[in-house]
Amino acid sequence: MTPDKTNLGTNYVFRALADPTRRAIFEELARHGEQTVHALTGYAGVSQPAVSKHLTVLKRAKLVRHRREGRETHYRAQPDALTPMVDWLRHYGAFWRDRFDRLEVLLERMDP
Amino acid sequence: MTPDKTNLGTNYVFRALADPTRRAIFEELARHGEQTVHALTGYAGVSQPAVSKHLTVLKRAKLVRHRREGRETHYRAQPDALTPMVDWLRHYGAFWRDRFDRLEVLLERMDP
DNA sequence: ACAAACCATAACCATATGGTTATGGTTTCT
DNA sequence: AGAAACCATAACCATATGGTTATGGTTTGT
Repeated sequence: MTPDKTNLGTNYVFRALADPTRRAIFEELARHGEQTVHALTGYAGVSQPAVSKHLTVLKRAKLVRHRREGRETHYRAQPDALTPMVDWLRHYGAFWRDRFDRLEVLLERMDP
Repeated sequence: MTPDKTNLGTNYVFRALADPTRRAIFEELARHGEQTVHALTGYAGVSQPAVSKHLTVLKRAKLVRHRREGRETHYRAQPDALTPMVDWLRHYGAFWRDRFDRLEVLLERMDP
């Protein structure tokens, strides 16, 4: 009846990627690899604290990991955290379901 | 340098699906087909005006279409509007890119 | 004709969100 | 040692967001 809204992990991923600045930060990390907060601040066009807060949200969704090195913190994308979103698309995007299903089968055949 | 946040279509889709109630409504429509606002209200667990507003947001993202029939409005999912999200995943989900690319190639071969 | 059902919009409210500047803690550089 | 760089958190602010109740316009049922 009333829908189940208790899937926090999935919710965190969708919410994290709903903001364009956060998406841009994730894209930058996915494309150009590990970056410091300082470097990301230069890229993102907002203040350093804003970037830090965005990174916290991405961290909560496990979309980024961080590594402290001296005074700087290096962040990198963790793209496998997108799995919940991919799964959601597979289940509810009827248009894509066939393609996904066929992908599953084909990949099974290719790597045993 | 500073990221491009002007891709409104993509942004609408991500924002629309960021809310769990909205996702639930879309899921319900995708699974069980066309529904009236009244039926969706019974399902969603929030008031009828709340459902109407959610449907407006989903409409803006082109994730649903509506059809007036007398005093009731029937909504149905428009899953191909998920394309921007699928494309985004293909580009920036490095973990998934290989699989998507292979899918493209394989589908090319299968239906000419 | 009247009442009821269906839906959208208005008006309103509390909280979440995304941004800022200020501050303080480490770490590095001179 | 002292200054500067890097980052996270605090404090604050304006707006967006998601919900509610109230209302009004159509359409349907009696």
